[in-house]
Amino acid sequence: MGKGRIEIKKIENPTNRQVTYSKRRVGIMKKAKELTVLCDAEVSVVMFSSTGKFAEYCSPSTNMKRMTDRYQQVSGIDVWNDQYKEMQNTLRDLEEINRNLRREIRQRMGEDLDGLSVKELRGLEQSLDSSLVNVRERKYHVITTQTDTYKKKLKSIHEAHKNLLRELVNSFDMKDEQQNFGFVSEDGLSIPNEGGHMFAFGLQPNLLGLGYDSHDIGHD
Amino acid sequence: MGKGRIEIKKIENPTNRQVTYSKRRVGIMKKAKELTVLCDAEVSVVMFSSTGKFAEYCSPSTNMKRMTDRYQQVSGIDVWNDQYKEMQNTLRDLEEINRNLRREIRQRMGEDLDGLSVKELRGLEQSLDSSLVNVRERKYHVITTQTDTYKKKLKSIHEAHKNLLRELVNSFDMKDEQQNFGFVSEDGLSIPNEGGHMFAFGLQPNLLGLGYDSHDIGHD
DNA sequence: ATCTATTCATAATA
DNA sequence: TTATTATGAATAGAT
Repeated sequence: MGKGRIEIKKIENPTNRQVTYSKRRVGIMKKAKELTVLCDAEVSVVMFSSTGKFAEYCSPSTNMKRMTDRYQQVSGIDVWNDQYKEMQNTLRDLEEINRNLRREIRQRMGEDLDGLSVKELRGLEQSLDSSLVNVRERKYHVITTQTDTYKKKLKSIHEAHKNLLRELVNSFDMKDEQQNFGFVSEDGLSIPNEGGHMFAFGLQPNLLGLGYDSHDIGHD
Repeated sequence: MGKGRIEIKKIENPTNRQVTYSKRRVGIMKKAKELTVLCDAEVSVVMFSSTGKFAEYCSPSTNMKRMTDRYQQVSGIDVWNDQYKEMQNTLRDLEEINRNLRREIRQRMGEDLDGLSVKELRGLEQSLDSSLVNVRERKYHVITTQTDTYKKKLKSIHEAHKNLLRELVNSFDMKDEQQNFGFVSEDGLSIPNEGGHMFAFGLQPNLLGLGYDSHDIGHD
C-alpha cells in the first residue's frame, strides 16, 4: 500500500521512520478499534516509538489492569506473579499461624480441648498452673509497689499535715498575741497570709493530686 | 477493503464474526510486527475474542512484563500495584495480629506481664484460674473415660482368661483320660489341637492388642 | 498536513 | 479452517 512496495526492515531515515510510525500507529489503533467493535473482542495495544513516544489503545469494555490480569491468567506468563505468589503464600502461612495461635489461646482459656490427649491436657494444666503462679506473683508485686508508693505519699501527706498543724498552732499562738495587741480577724480563724506560712501551703498541689480535698485545711 | 465496504458495528452472525476476528487478528499482528521492524518500535498487543480466545504479540526486543512496567511508569496507571499494596496492607495487619496473639499467649503463660495493670492482672488471673478448672475437668473426664474403657477391656480379658483356664483344665482332664488310654504326647504339656479349643485361642488377637504376651498361655 | 498511486487487507464466497 | 478474488483501505512518497 503506497507508491511501490517497501521492504519490511528498519527505515534508516529517522524522519521517514517517524512519519511512518505515526501513520501506522494510527492505522493499528484504528484496526484495534474496528476489531473491538466488529467482533466484540477485547484488545489492548501498547507501543513505544524508537524515540520513546508512548501510545496505547484498550477496548472500552475493559481496561489495562484487567487486560493484564487476564493476560497473566491465560498466558501463564509471570508478569508479577513471582512476588504475588510469594506474598500469597506468606499470607496463607500467616493466616494458618494465626489460626493456630488462636487455638492455643482458646485452649489456654480452657476451651476447644476435645482433641487433646491426657498427656497434652496434663501439660496444659501444669503450664496454666505455673502461669497462674507467675501472674499472682506479678500482681502481688505490682500491688506491693503501689502500696509502697501510697505509703510514701501518705507519709509525706502526714508530714505536710503535721507541718500544717504546727503552722496552725503557731498562727493561733500568734493570734493570741495579736489579740493581745488588738489584731483579731473577723471570722476568728483566718490565718494571716504572711511570708512565714508560705512553705506549708506550698504543699497543697501534692495533696490535690492525691485526691484530698483542700477544704479540710480550712483555707479560703 | 473487501467486496464492498462494511459498517463498523458488531457482526451479529457469530460465524462471520469469528471469521472476521481470525482474519483481522492476523492483520493486526502483522501490522504490529511491521511497525516493530520498520520503525524500531516496541509494541505489545493482547486480545481476547468474544469467545475468550486469547492472542498476543510482543516485539522481540522486549517482553510483556517490561512493556507493562513501562506502560505503568509512563501512563501512571496502576496495573497491579493496587492489589499489591492491598496485599501488603493485609500482610502488615496479619503480622500485627500475629504479634498480639503471641503476646496474649505469652501473658497467658505468665510472661511479658510488665505492662499490665493490677486490674488487667486480676482479670488474667481469674481467666487462668477458670481455664485451669476447665482443663482439669476435661482431663478428669478423659481419664475417667479411658479408665472405663480399660476396665471394660480388663473385664473382657478376665473373661477370656477364665475361659482359657477352663479350657486348660478341660484339656488336662482330657489328657488324663488320654493318658489312661495310652495317648501321652512327648512334652507332656501340649494340648491336642481339636475343634473344641478353637474358641479360646480365637481370643488371642485381643490379648495381643492389649500388649499381653501370649507366652503366658503356653501355646506354641 | 494533504494528495495520489499503489499495494494490502479483507468481505464475500466457496 | 483455508483459498480465491473483487474491492475498499492503508499508506509510501511527493508536495
